[in-house]
Amino acid sequence: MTNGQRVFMARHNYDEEKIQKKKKLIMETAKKIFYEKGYENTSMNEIARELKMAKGTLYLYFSSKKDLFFSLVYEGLKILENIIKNDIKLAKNGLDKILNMGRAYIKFYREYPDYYSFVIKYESEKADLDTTEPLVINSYEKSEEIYDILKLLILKGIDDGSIREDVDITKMSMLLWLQTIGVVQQFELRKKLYENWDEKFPASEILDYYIDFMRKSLKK
Amino acid sequence: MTNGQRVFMARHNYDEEKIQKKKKLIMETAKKIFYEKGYENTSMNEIARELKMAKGTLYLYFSSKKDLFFSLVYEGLKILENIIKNDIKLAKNGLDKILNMGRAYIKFYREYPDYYSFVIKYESEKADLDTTEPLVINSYEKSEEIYDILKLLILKGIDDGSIREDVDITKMSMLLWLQTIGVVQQFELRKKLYENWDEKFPASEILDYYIDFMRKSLKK
Amino acid sequence: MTNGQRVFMARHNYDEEKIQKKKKLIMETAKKIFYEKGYENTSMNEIARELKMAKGTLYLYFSSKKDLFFSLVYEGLKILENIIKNDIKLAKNGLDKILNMGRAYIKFYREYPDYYSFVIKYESEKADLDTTEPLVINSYEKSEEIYDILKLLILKGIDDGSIREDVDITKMSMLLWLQTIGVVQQFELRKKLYENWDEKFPASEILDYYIDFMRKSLKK
Amino acid sequence: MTNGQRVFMARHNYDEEKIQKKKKLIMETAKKIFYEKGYENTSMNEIARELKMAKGTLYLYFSSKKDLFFSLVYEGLKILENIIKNDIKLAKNGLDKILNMGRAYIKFYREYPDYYSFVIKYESEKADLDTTEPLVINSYEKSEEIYDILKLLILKGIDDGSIREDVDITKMSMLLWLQTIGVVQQFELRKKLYENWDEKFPASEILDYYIDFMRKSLKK
DNA sequence: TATGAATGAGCTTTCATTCAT
DNA sequence: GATGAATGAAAGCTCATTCAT
Repeated sequence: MTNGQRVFMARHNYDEEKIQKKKKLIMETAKKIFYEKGYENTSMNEIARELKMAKGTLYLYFSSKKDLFFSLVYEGLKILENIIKNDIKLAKNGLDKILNMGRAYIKFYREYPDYYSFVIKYESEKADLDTTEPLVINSYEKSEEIYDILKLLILKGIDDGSIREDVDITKMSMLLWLQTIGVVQQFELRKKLYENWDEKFPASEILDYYIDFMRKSLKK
Repeated sequence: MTNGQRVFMARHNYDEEKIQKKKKLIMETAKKIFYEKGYENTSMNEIARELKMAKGTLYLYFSSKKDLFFSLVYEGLKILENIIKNDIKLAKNGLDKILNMGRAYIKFYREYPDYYSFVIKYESEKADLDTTEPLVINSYEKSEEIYDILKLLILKGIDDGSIREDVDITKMSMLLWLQTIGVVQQFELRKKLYENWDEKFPASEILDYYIDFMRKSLKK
Repeated sequence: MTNGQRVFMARHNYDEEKIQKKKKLIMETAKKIFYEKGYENTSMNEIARELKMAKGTLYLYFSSKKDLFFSLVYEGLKILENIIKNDIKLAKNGLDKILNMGRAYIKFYREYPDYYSFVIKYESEKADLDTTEPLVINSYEKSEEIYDILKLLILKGIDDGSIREDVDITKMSMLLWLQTIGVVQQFELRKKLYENWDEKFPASEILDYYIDFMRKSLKK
Repeated sequence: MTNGQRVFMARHNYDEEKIQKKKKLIMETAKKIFYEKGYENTSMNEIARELKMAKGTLYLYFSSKKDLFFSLVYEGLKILENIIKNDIKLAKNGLDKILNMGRAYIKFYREYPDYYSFVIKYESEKADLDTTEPLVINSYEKSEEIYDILKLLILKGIDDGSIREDVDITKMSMLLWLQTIGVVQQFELRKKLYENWDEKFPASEILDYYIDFMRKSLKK
């Protein structure tokens, strides 16, 4: 490797870093506004204004409003993935690992409500999306991965005696994930309603109760 | 009653009928387009064009695009309510009644996918809505009613020995409904994905498996 | 004259009367709404609704919204004319007759604020109007008549010694009318403003002060 | 100050100037069309078409149709203010200063008929306007100022012997302004009418005659 | 790299008037 | 004479994206 090349690479990396930094900066602000006002009610103008940047600049870093939003979705998916992978490790047997997956999803919802809302929004409209877009494909793959993990964990649970044997592994792996996401999503939608009915009722305990219910339902 | 009065009333009823018929006609077409393209992507122009009517005519029957959509939501809610109330009756003990509620919701989703999508859309955005609007209030009351029914059914199930005793009635009544709606919603979102993974896999069995899983989890 | 003709005429008159009665009824309601909400903000729909009539019925009696409004303007002009003609008679000499004309206009403004507002609205937009419309022409003639009356009254006043001699009769006759209408119109526009500045100030005295000022300016 | 800062400021000023230039350009065209067709009958579409601009561009410079129109009103008010303040100075005694105020208003009407029409339109509808809007408030203050000036000038006129002593200062100050605006407004409305009656009659002399009449009425 | 002015299709809603019944 | 359903042009305004500088 010549000196020239090294310098070039260094410079390249330096620029790349700068670009990534700026993208981060934009995403940080976009995250705030998208979360506060929703995707449709957020204009590129507003994001640019908040950043004290020109509108055109946003388009240097993101090819479209969609692209900017998808980047946030992707970041959210990565965070979720990390939480899940980490929390699975913390448990020993198959049942606890599965329950930890559920807990991880709830944790994601509670600690990153903004990213959570983006992921949900994205999933809700993914059906209309062009499946040739890279981000879409990528997310599809991630989904599939989750089912494979769940399948393995159920098998492991049956094997180590923590999960009862009469479950249809394919169906259960799909159901568990569907159900967890669904429960959290519906909870988010209705929690205010519940609190209005009975102010003292700790609505948020529902999610913990869900995990507990799963445990009882799955254990041998 | 004089003849004159009878004639007047008959005429009144006839006109009212005609209006209702036309409203139905508009709603039928709107239903189709809203379902195909979604609320935001459907313009009043397009609905009018499809009906071969003038745009202004729509506003004779519905005060706004929202009003037209809400009418469909409301119709959907009524259909759902009927299915649920009817299917509860078909079962004897508490557990079966609860499971039938779940089955009823799934039936609604399968048989009226258009109305189902409107109800879901509406529920997703209800939080942002003006709670003084009559439809909103009405729907809130319906939701609350469902939880009361579920509570009673759980009690009944414990009483008649079909449901195990260690459930927190308040939490469980909320969780069951949350979970059912959530599972169906997530299933709808992901079913195409699943079918892509394994074309022979009968994705729709997941929902029946969900009911079966509930049965095993709740029974004594 | 045959019996048949008499019957026919009677019948005709009877119908004509009924028509006029209905026109009056419509105008009464239209007057109320036009005054409350202004011409532009009043829809034919609203007038019909208030009357519990069909929209189309309005068009049986008035050819257009404009026509309905013009009828009210015309009625207002007739009322104004009567007040003026009557009040002129009440005074003896030329000066007092002229001042009574001014007082009559102010009286019209105070006692018929609704008709006053229609006349003003009409005068303000008459410039844009089609001069072939009968009502427009008719009103023009009325205006011209007023100037002729004023000219005669000034001459009379000079003759009977109540008005000073150094006035240009043509110009003064125009100015007096212009000025009276203008003062009242501007007073109506600004009275609320004045009252805000000084709550105790009796703004309405301005109009009487105007008459008094004219008297001093014109008298010999 | 560093070079960098200077360049930055220069650039900033340059941009600001360009924006102001474009606003002027838009206002110039809007002025023409608003004057020709009136506020209500002018559409943003038409203004844009005349400017060979996209409709959206107008909204870059003015937040609404109202805003665009108000900018013209404001400009008119400033012109009027300047003319009045300047013309008062040109006279020596109180009476002449007051007459010059009247002459100034007439000059404004004659030389800026477009701005004059906007100011009148604005004053006519100000009553319905939201008094929290800055332009509204500003104009209210201007009105009050005029009355204070008139009061002082009347006092001065009495003091320097140019105005007779038997005037009610408060009422006269209000009346004079009311009357002047009213006379001009009514003249504008009726001048065509007058000219139709007698083609040789120099209608425009009426306004000068009005000033002359005021002089005679007020002088000692 | 950064700018931000310009675009223009698109939206919902209103309402005077007509006309078949 | 009375109805009121139907019309359809017209309005103000928004906003993702482009592109000359």
